[in-house]
Amino acid sequence: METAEGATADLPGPGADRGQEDPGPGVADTEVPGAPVSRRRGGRAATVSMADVAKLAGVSSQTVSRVSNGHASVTEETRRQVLAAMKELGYRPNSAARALRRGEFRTIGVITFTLATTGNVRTLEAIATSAAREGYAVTLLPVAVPTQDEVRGAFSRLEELAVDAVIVIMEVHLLDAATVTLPPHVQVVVVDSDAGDHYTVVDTDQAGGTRAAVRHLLGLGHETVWHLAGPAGSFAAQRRADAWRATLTAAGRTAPPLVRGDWSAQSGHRAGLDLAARAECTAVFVANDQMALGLLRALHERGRRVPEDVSVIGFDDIPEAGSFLPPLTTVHQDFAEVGRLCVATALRKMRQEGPSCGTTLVPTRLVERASTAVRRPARG
Amino acid sequence: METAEGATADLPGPGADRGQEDPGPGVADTEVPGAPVSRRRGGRAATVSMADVAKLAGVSSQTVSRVSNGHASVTEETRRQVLAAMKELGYRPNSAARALRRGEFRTIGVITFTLATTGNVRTLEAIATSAAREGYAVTLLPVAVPTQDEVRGAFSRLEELAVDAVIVIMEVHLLDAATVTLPPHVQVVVVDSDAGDHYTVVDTDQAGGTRAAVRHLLGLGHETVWHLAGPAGSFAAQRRADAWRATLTAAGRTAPPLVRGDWSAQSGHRAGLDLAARAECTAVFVANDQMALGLLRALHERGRRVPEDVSVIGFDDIPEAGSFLPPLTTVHQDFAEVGRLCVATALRKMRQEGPSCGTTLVPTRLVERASTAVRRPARG
DNA sequence: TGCTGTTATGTTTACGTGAACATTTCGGTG
DNA sequence: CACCGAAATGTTCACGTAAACATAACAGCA
Repeated sequence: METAEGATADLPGPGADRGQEDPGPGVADTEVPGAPVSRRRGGRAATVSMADVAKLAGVSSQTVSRVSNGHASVTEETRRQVLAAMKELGYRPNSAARALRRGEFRTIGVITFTLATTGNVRTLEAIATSAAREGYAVTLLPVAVPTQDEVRGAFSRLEELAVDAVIVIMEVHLLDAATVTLPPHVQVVVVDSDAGDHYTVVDTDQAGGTRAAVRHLLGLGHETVWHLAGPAGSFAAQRRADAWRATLTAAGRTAPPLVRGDWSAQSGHRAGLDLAARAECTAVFVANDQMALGLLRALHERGRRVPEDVSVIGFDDIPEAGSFLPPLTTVHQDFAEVGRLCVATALRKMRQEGPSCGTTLVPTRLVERASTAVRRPARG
Repeated sequence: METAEGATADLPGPGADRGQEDPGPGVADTEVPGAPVSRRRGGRAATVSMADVAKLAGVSSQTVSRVSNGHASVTEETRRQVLAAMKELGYRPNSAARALRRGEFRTIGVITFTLATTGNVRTLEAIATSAAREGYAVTLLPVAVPTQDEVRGAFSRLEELAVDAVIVIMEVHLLDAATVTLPPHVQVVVVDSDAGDHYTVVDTDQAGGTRAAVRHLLGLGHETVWHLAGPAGSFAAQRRADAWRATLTAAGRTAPPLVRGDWSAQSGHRAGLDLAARAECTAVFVANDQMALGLLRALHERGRRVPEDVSVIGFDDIPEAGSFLPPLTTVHQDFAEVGRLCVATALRKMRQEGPSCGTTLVPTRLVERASTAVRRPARG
């Protein structure tokens, strides 16, 4: 299994790449068409530079640069020759030199606390996809513990990092207070925050989603709606709780005491055991789907049927939500759109086009499944 | 909400960073201590280079470089002066120039298909954390659709990318066949693959985990164990299915027909409806927890009680597994360790120390919860 | 034919860093 | 006191790219 042989880790299929035209400028294959399979030197492979390509193509390196960047005013003939030379030598632009020369890295940094919550992950994925489409790379900056020290650490790592913009997926109050400084001209976009007056913020319309959920439950005849909230530190949790209370108040109902979890299914289960004991609780709006999962189990364990005895609505619409027992009615978040907007906003800010602060909200959608029902007349 | 004012997006707290010594060399604050708050020029901010620091400190830029890199043979006195100058000017090493000069990027690329499966996400998170600890950044390369074209696309994007090594979290057969070429001297480490003879592979001990699960069920008195497998394209799924069959055979049992899902809870639900109809099915080993979730719901819907009528074991031990109905017995994967090993292996390969191929397996652990029980005598 | 304007290409240079080599300084020694 | 060697610091240069500034080639036109 362990061969001591010093072969490089190149991919197989050395000669199989004929006939496939490279899509963009500056992209070419590594393999020298006719060369034998092993041709790597002992140490690190030599880097092919524009000068090498220029020499082979019989042009100046500036012309190679022009071809590589798709500039106009290069004869079709010349361009062909240069591309051929690139391919033959396996030329690959050196991004470090490019970044040095251009003064930009074409990279976006993403600072995120945990990847344990679906929302963060989905947003990250969407950011990565959008960024790739725009020709930007995404660098991940994990923060192990959401303390200010850790956040400050991430930002100081960031200082040495090659990024043009930063997207922060995190409660920003950790950021506000942290005495962090950013490299000049690095732009920031923030998700999950109410810091719209200081930063550019992109977020799901927490309030709108919450209103839809609460109103739906009231519309089903429930006297009031209980709320299982997320942790106190989260702005998203805060916003959902505020909107829940405001919606009830606006409808002339009394808000029952707020129950708090920490986003985890376990905390949902604990809260559920508590709520199951209260016969007056017939409708619960849970701040995320994972807690709703735990809540459903607790209600089941205590013999409270969903949706006959208790209606439950979650938030997020994670892929598994439709497979819960029963399938969960929940507020769908469009994470893909959030990610897309983050990238678009960051790029706009880099081009000095967008405003330096302000909030963009992404609408939600209530997905009705089987965990909500019309309220039955009082039990027993 | 949208202010047109052209202020920069700098972080607040301009003067609050006094008295905090910078931890390493080359790190300094942005703010000029006595300067007023607004001092950014219209366009992009001027970059402070080593030469600027050198001039202020009254030394050569080479000395600044030495201080920045912690080299010896710099007087304590000189070092102090340089550090002070760095701080005053807000010097920040230019990573592009560094990369160009040093020939390495201190960056690891991670190619991954989807972030929808817990395993990939957890592995990615561990990779990012380990890499950060080693002073490496992580660049994310999402592949939208796992087709060879897409994979090839990711690799060609990679060609322009500033990475020293690549970790692939994906079934590698897509990679083997794709006629991709890598930049020279970029190292590859692969997760979820059986390509150990071509690549360096780090993976969970799928076979070991499966054996433990199947034997546990047999030990509970079940005649045989059914298997709900992952999609045909996945090596992990393949390995689990193979080990399931082998373990049954070794125990002298007959393997029932294999049922296939696609990792999703929905597919687990579909398969569960099917299995629920077969009275002889009393034990199911499910290839991941998400499908197990769907399966549990299907069994419940069809009145088959878990674990009284049917025992179920999952694979992964996702955080929610303990909150399933009933809490799921499952095979725990140590994703953190997988990620750590990926980074360690990649770095070792970059230093030409490790072998060029071979497989490293990370052991699993069976977590017993409430979805398995001793087999009851035949029903009815 | 000579002039002008446009287009294709070449030459020079700087981006910020850090290795290699050169120089200075200084305490110690014959 | 001349000299040596080590330590501290300075100078030169190249990394690969691309902007800025030449220059050459050539078509259109008076």
